[in-house]
Amino acid sequence: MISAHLKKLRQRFELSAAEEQEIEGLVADSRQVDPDQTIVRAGDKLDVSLLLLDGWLVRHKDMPGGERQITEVHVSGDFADLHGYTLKKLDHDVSSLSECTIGIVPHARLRSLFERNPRLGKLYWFLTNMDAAIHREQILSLGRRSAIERMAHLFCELYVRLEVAGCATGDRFAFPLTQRELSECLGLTVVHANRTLQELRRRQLVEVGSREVRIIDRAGLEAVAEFDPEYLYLDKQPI
Amino acid sequence: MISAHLKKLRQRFELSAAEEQEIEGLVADSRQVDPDQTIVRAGDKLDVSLLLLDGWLVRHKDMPGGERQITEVHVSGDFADLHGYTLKKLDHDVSSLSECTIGIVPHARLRSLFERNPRLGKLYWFLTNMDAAIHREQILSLGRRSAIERMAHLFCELYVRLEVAGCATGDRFAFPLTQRELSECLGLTVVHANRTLQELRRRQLVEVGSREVRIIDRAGLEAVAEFDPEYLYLDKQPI
DNA sequence: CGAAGCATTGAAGTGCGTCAACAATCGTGG
DNA sequence: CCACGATTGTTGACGCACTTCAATGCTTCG
Repeated sequence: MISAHLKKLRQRFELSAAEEQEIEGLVADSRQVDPDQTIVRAGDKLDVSLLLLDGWLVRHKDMPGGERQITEVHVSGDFADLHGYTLKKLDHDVSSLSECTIGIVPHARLRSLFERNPRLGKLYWFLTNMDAAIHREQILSLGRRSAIERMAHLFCELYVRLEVAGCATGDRFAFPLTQRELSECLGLTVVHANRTLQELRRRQLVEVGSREVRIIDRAGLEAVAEFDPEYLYLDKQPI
Repeated sequence: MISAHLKKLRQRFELSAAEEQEIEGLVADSRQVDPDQTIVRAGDKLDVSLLLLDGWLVRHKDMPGGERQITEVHVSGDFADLHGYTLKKLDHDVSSLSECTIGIVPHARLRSLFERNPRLGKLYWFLTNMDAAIHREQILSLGRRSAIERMAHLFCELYVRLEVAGCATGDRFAFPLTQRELSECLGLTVVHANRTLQELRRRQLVEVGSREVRIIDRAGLEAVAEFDPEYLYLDKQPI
């Protein structure tokens, strides 16, 4: 079940068998979570982080008026709140989109692992910095890209990340987001997200059906999005 | 000259005199940089990070079409690319807005410091996670706030951050951004940034004059922005 | 003093939001 | 297996926040 996480790491780093075992040992416990549950609330004091073993989560910030902005979508293998290891409380909520399996990683275990193996410490620091890079791309999307470019970009990014985690088969991947949630990622209204989705379909770029996405024309989609995966740091890292 | 950085740290952590000296020892060299220089380019291989001792920098991402989105504004005391310590190359450029004094911090020194003092390692990890929190607030701004709310929010944030660094006097602070650069932070056109600025002035909230900002009505400004500094982690951290 | 950048203004256009209704799908219990 | 209410998706009409284009004055600084 931790394999998605290991795949994500192996994409970027050489790991010894011993290190992989250490990493597996981080998970003290695992939990099943129903869809649409808020798992961590902004401000909660934390002494564990959540490794998403299977399913979909989002981090989101809510406005007083009730509007919500999703700051990042998480897929199997992602640490949802590794930054909580240093921040000790979050500035956002974490909620489930689908049924999820979540690995509980006590901060004490992280600390002791990083003491024994500082290389892994730096590796996990890298992961939080990669999340920040994803944030920056999101800032670029929201600040400068049109609705259709943003949406195309999101599908491009998710496809790559899911592929790395071993969760995409051919040109398809499971996709539990409703159009409301999609609009909350993209800074749009539901109505406009719906129309934008139709436009992508009309252009024969993606099909977004019942809980599934099919990329029809990947090159075309990437062209619309001006997608460049550089910010995902997919190549082997020196460290 | 490193005092702004130490102020920023002392706001959040207790530092021993020995630790402060270690931190001062990080800076191998310092450089003066003219305004409007690109100091680091996306993709450059890095083995040093830049500690902004004095002045203003931005990180920005440029689109093929030439539009630019500023992802974060940096003031005295900020590490502009500490995340480069783990990423080894950036997904964005770093450019100067004003004349700057920049401390060069070799990654080798960071590594050796963190080996000797893992607490400081975690502290700097915290700083990069704080930057990510600022990114998330920016995502919320761009996704859900109107032009005037966004602009008000930016001024609120900068005021707090400058105060912490000891760079705000009373209700004023130096402000080298042109309206174009302001618009590039906020995901607006220059024209609309200009009109929004006028609206803030008309409402008697801020005055933005020749290279200086004066906060006229801080409470009013924070109300427009719905500003809550929680995401800046201003209180003392446990670690 | 002149050129180049920066700030400001007006008029017109548009991408996306808002409101409101309806259709399709889903989950649940009877 | 059907009935139902609730959630999700879709559509149309209309409005507005922000953009675009273009012109003009205002600084700043060689």
